[in-house]
Amino acid sequence: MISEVRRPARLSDVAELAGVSEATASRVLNGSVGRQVKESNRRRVLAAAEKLGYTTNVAAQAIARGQNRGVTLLTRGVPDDYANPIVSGVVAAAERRGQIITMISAGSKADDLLRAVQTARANRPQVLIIAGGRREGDRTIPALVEALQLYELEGGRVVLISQSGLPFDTVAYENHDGAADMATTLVDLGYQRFAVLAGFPDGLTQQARRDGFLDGLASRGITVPPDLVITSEFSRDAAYAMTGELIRRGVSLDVIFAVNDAMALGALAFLRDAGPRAAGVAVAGFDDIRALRDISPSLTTVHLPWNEVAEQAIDLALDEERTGPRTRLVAGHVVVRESTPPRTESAVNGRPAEPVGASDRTSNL
Amino acid sequence: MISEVRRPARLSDVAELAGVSEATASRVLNGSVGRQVKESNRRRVLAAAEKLGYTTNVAAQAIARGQNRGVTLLTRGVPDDYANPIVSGVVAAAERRGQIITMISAGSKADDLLRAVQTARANRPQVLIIAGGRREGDRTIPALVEALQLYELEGGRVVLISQSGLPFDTVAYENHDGAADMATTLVDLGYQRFAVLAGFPDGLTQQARRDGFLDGLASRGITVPPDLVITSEFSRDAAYAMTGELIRRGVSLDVIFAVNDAMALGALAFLRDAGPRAAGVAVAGFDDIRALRDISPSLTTVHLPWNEVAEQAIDLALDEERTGPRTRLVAGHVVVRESTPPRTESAVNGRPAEPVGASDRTSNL
DNA sequence: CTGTTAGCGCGTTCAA
DNA sequence: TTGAACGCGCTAACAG
Repeated sequence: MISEVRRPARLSDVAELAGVSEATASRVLNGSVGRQVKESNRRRVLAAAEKLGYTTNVAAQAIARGQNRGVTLLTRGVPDDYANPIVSGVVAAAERRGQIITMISAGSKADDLLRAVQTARANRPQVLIIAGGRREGDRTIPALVEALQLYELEGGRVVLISQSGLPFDTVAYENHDGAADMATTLVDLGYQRFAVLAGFPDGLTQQARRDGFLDGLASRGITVPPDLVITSEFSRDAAYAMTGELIRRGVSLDVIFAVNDAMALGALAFLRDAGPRAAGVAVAGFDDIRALRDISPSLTTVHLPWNEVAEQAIDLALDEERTGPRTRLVAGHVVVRESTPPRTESAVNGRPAEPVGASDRTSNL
Repeated sequence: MISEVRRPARLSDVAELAGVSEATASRVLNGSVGRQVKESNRRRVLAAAEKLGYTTNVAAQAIARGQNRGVTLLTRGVPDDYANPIVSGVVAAAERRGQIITMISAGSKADDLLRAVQTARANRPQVLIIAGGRREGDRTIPALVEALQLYELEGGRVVLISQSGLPFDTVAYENHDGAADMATTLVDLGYQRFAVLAGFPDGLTQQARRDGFLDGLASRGITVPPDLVITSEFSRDAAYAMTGELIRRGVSLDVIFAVNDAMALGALAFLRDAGPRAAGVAVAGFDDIRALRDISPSLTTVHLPWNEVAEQAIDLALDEERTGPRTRLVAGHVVVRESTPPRTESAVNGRPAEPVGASDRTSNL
């Protein structure tokens, strides 16, 4: 079935068939600026290319030009069960501008990111967008920064999406303040006894959200016992397990704040499965990911405008006249839904008040 | 802030600094087979590369070798709110084998796929995996097949994930039979009056599932009125709207079968929002995507082993000794959960029986 | 084990 | 408006 392997059509094949020089063929097929090719030749070249099934060899192009066009998006970790709003946002935003983006998914181990950056750099893309937070004390950060700086020195452009602090264009969002707002909002709703599912202790994003939440509570004179600020992997399943432990320990609790929605979902799932003995515990999250909009009870969370985050990133990436590292800070806001019903004085220690209803569901994003 | 643009370090720079020839440097840095380089030289080259921040220029490599290593995954449409199990599966499977895969997301318009294939082909990857179904009567299919055949002629490898029928390696799953099983399962549970949210009429996957379901019902002597086989976009929101129309029309209904889980979710959401007037309508889906495992009621659906689908695809992709197009058929199976409680005779026309409980939730994938 | 040589396919001068 | 010639960074074949 497999016939002889044939060589892909080259530019010279096209040129020959069209009866023009390679240079001319190049001008019509991949010409950068104003076409200075006679119309008749132009057509002959196009026809020849079509006939031969010619496709530009971007590798050769890249090598001749010294750089690849295009933007590469680097993600951390294998895509999980819930769509990564950053990834989908960036892809969509790029598509809106006629850009096709290439994605590379780095593993989640410490030096995987560094390796992925090398892989990406090997492709010499114009822009490298890196999505995802980093960890405190990550030994590979210096090497990473060095590699990226080298890359910029070589004419590449780096855009980071997550928290700021590195000397590159960055789109950051308000992790600390969003979480603080969530804290005061919950206090205003009548909650008094808190637990925090804090994710990994060294994740900068999680840290900021955890600290923001605790700071917000502190501003209302509330402190959370250290043993109720719980460390774990930041996944739905880990949160499910951690919530289980909390309940089994018999901790007296009004509400659990999880540093992201996936974890909040895990908490919610455990509470539901646990039935009566866990009744009356509310849950709040962070991110407002779309996949969770049909969860019942609907999730109180900090909404982040992912589309705007993505737009800003592409903006930074495609902006030609850059003079130095810029940071764009994107704000979030608390959205109160059913998972944290208002808690009246009388309801303390008892069941939660009635759900507030799904009225705000459409405001979700 | 931006200093002079510097040229990336080349192999020759490394060679010079190490005091060896380019060939030797090449052998230690990118050498394919058994290293035949003296240890001392080897170390010097490595040190020089490190010092210069050298990264292989894959473009140059590709051009010198005539082909790029690596596999490219082509997806249809911008990633949506629910993680695409094919994409995450393939990425994870590739990672397990130490392969980094490059993703390109094609737009959802008719000729976007063709354009994306050209883009991918321009990169001359070894393997091209294309995920996603095609449409009946798609005018671009012949051109697509031609482009892909050319690509294979040129030494590339194509793997399709979805339904079979095209002359390339394919991983397909049992859309028709899975849906038929679902139909008979629902009949056995006591359901009698059906509606089908069928997605686009020209989507081959949706077609197969719709027809499979109707065939399954027919085998039990049940037919569905044509106006209850509903055509729409295959999204959660479209399904939400279509379900609304169904209910407003006052159709008498036991159960809605949606050709995928996202649509089933939309149906479920409408029924929940509609309250009492829609009580007693059950819902079943197809795909068993993980993101929905915490939905309540849990969703009866046709489970597809996505990890196996992905593994098979990577298998086909990486298998050297191929002689001709092969098809791997992956089976699914019905998983009954809470969204379709058993319906006793007496319950017909009334409320559904009690949910069966969450006992099978852990069996989800 | 190592260096020399000759391309790979394309963009881009520079003349014509 | 066109073509000839050169070079991009790297690998492969061959000779040493």
